[in-house]
Amino acid sequence: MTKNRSTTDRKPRVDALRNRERILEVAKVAFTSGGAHTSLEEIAKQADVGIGTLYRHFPTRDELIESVYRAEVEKLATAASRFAETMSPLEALRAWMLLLVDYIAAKHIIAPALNTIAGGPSRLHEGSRTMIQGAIGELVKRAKKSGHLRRDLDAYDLLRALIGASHVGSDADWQKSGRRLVDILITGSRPLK
Amino acid sequence: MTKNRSTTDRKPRVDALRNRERILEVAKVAFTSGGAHTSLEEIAKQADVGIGTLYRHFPTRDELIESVYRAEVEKLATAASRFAETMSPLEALRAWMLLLVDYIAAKHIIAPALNTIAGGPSRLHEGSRTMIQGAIGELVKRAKKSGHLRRDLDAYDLLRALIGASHVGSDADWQKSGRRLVDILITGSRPLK
DNA sequence: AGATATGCGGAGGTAGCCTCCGGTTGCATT
DNA sequence: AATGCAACCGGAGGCTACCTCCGCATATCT
Repeated sequence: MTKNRSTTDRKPRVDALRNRERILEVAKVAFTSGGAHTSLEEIAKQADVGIGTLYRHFPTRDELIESVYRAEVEKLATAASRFAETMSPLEALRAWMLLLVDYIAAKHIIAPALNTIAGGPSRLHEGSRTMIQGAIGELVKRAKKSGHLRRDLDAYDLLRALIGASHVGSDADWQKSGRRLVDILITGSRPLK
Repeated sequence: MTKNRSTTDRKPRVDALRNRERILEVAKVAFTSGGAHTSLEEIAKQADVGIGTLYRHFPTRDELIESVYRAEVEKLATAASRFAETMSPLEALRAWMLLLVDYIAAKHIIAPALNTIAGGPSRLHEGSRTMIQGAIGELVKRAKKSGHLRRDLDAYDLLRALIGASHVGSDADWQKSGRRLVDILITGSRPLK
């Protein structure tokens, strides 16, 4: 009895895992191209899976989105600490915000996820939200402490501005717009001197 | 023959006008409380009108939203010119942005409309969009000319940041957050000196 | 009053959401 | 290898909302 055992747990069946993976894959493509509104039934069909299966794995639409983008979200979060270690406080914050813009723009992925993360209407799992909030929160806190940022700043405001702006008008050159916005936000966030 | 006449036009029937008005009234309440997702059939029912009637007056959901909020949008637009006449360029811009925040927050109305105006997924009538864009565009242009604003600023970016931030996380004190954001944006938009 | 353009409203076809459950299949045990 | 069972599959089906279409009603004009 080398395996763990509490009352009833086996390792998940391989077909279940396979299906889960396929769904995620298809969903990623679908969400990226077709927005977060794509029909779940369509996704199920493309993944060669019954609609029931999809719903078992991901009881809600949000849960599916969350899972699809979790990896990306984690990357963003870890990037924050990396930046914090290798850059000056203000630069780290700026770099992270630019990274966020790139993520939203270039890959055009993740936007719907972030959108819900920031506290949207359909309350996503706490995980991603706190992760992102933690990331920018830490950067801002650090920059404040070093005196490069006004102390009455709310990290959350920056986040909302960026995510919001990206969500609204997902036009072509949102990237340029995003970069300008980062610039403005950073400049406006410095101490009043 | 005092009346106009081209080939076939009467004045619109009074029942039609009455219905149209009732729909708008109900829709305003519904959208404000229930978000822009409220069932159109529900609105029709509450307005004591067949669903067909609703669709005849407002062929698309956007058209309904547009009509509901047109008055508010116009108020915002005219406020812009009023401010421009009575305040210094920068103050006028700030005032207008704060007004926008108030509109979105306090009345909690208009947000969904603006959201689409800013170029959202469901392309609204051009009217409101250009109206709002014109408003802030004029203010920004003026402030630039007077040297109170950096010249590489895009008015649209500000708009997107505000509208976006409001859309994301329509929590309680978005108003406070909005005001902070205005502050940051204005500060960050000043010339680099 | 009579003619007719104009508006009314709901039945009904379509699509997506989500649930439920009988049948199937991988996993552990013997 | 066979067996038992928990975990999983998948689609039928009920529901809601969307939007169209068209026969009926009625306001307006002459």
